[in-house]
Amino acid sequence: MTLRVMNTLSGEREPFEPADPDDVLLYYCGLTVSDAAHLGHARSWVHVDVIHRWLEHLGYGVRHVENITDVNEKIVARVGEADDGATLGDSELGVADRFIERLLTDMRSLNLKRAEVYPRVSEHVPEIIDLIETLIERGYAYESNGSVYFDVTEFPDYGKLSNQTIGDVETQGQEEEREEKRHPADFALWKAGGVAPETVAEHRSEDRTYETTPSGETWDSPWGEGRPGWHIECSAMSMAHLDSSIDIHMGGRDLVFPHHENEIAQTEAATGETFARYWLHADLFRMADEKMSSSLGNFIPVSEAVDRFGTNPLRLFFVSASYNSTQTYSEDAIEEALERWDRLEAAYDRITRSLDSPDARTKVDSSLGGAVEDAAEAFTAAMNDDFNTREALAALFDLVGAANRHIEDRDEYDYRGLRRTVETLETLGGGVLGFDFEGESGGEATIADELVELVLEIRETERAAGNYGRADELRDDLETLGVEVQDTDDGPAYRL
RNA sequence: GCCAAGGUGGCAGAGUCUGGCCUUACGCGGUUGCCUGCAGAGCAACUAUACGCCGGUUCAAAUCCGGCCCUUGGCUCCA
Repeated sequence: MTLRVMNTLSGEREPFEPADPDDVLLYYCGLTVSDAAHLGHARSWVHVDVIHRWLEHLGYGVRHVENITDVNEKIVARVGEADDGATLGDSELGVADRFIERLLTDMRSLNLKRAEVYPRVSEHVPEIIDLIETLIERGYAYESNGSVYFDVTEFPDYGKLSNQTIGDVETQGQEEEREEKRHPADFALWKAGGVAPETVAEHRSEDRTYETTPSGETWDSPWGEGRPGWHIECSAMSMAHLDSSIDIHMGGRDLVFPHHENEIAQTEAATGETFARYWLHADLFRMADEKMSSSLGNFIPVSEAVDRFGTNPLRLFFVSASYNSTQTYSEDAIEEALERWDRLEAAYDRITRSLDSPDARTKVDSSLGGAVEDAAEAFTAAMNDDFNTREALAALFDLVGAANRHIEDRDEYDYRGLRRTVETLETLGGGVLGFDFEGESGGEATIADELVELVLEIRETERAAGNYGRADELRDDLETLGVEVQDTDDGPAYRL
């Protein structure tokens, strides 16, 4: 069974075949660090993470690069902004540093596999300049007034990703650029001078106070002082850290045009090779009627959501819809994810406990082994079909149902079947979907655990003696302390 | 206006490429029962018989074809 992926370039699901069968080159268009990351970003990250994990599960090595855009007018706009008594940063890169720090914290809190490199634009200006020079030499770009533009009329494939023609694209970039450009659809590779004050002002907020005046970085170039254009960075960094031709290029659907279209033009014009063979786009995350977005200001920061809901339910929420369909935020949808996670986690705990039960036997005939195989097969089929995480998850729930039924119906448990159930949950649910079944309280037993167990022992004695009033008091007291007690066939269980 | 994605039961969300075995997908919610000293969890049953609208093709359509309506995204910074 082979993996098939939906390629934006062809508009079809295609068999996935990396150029090097051992190593997948994966580039993901990361964030512009002008604000805190929000749930829309988190959804994208989790899906890229699951894709990364699935490729590794299939046996591929994955070289995963994720850029950080730290040169941008919106970042400059926040220079000097008051932030908790201090300032957010007194330079463009200072502000960027501040947000990058938060970004990495957010990523860690979502249990994401780390990319190999998180390259920053500000550290790749020489590569960008080299690439622009190549484009000029090859006749695909021209200098005008100290800025450099890509000449779309020289690139016949322009529009192949977004299915447009040059005529469809009315204009790109700022109004005042138009007279510098030969064709209105031409786009900037390099912008002369510093940031324009009016674009900064546009992004400044009246709700915020600023302590210093903004300034953007500029770099020396063959065309004078200036700044790199928005699209060229990804081409340069993808080539620098991966190769001139890569397997997968990913990003949000809102990047298809113009960003990815322009990346293709720049890179393929410069190298003559196919830039990326598979373009995968994560669909957008919406708040009721419109997409969640930094610019619309309708977002929930990642850190807040992780605090409120926890990493596992949040990840479960995201994989409950496939990456290439839109997902809408609502309290009810989050509530459902919390409930589903509870079911999954409770089942995991129950199965793990049953393995230690004296009722677990090595020689018990049951259908559980078959259920494990069915689940693994269904999971694999779902993931191989363009990473259908919702169906993959359904396979795990089927398995959990089978295991619950088994424990429910039997006096003797199928030790091997249960063992394999746990392994499957850990491999597919943990390893691939990125759940952490051990939870925050996992690890060594603490003094708190020992004390809880001591109380539970006392409670068992009371129950055995028929002193239910006393037993219920103990349970209530523990509840007040935040310990949830459940009696099971295999003795009392608790969660902190 | 141009380009793209989508409209599925109370909610959420697969299935559409590769028509049928396509279904109570997996769940959430609701009702009832079993289990339990009680509670919780679990199990069982029931609940929704839905595929935007109108035509067409076919023995058979959520799935293919045509038309229409509506929503969303991109065309300006965006995951």
